Amino acid sequence: MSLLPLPEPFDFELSTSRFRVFGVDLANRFVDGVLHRAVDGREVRIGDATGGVDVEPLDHLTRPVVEQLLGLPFDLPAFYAWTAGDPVLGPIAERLDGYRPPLQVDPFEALVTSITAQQISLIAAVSIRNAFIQRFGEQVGDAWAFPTRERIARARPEQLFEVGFTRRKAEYAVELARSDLDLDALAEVDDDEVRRQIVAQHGLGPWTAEWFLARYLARPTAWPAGDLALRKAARDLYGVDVHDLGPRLDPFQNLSAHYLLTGWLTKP
DNA sequence: ACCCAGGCATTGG
DNA sequence: CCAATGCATGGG
Repeated sequence: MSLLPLPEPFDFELSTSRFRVFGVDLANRFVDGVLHRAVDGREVRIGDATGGVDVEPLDHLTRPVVEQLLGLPFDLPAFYAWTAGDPVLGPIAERLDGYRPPLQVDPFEALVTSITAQQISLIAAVSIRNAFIQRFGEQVGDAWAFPTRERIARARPEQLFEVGFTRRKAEYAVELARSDLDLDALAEVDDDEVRRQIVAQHGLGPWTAEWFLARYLARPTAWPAGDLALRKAARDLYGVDVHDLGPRLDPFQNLSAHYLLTGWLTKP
């Protein structure tokens, strides 16, 4: 047992629910309450434990990945102090106490996952993503390593179409893999520069750029105003347009978006 | 058999 | 500058 301590509060079930609610996710696979994920060719298993999580194996390679997967970069106490004064987010934050939104671990995976999720339901998107993973990824224990950029650069768009991508999306993913965009460099530049570089790519628009800022880079004020579910949540919970709500949630737009979406999805 | 679902590019006014 | 259109899959 290798305990990775996590700051309280932390709710394992809640924080990992995203990996289950839209169907089986082969890249973040749950087996008997334990999350399985491929990290650099090895399988990592993450289970609930008192005072943190049980991580096997736990070393300098797996630790940062797990910290990202479990949303550690987010400052929950500061967020909760701020939501306490909000009539909508206050009660939601209390109900979702200990919810750390999972962060994406790899930039190429984040972008291709967004491409698969454009326009269609997340359940349909996960189904296509799983077929893609099985076709181009590697099985590692109970989990699957997401297809690498190098592998997709060698693929033909027609092969992605065969696993359920639209012909357009198949082009976008292969084009992205073959592009000269330096994905690691995006972590070093400011939000607007990230938006500019992502939107410049064929098939990647404002929605994809904003979720990349929010779910991969954990930028605090990322606000995916174009997101259909977030628009409905804003309208339903606040009675306002999502574009008017954004500034009101500054500087916690990112966490607010996650809490509004999860709060709305699991509305009692 | 429809219609919609956590977009985006393309085309045509 | 804005409106209309096509897209693959899964669930209602």
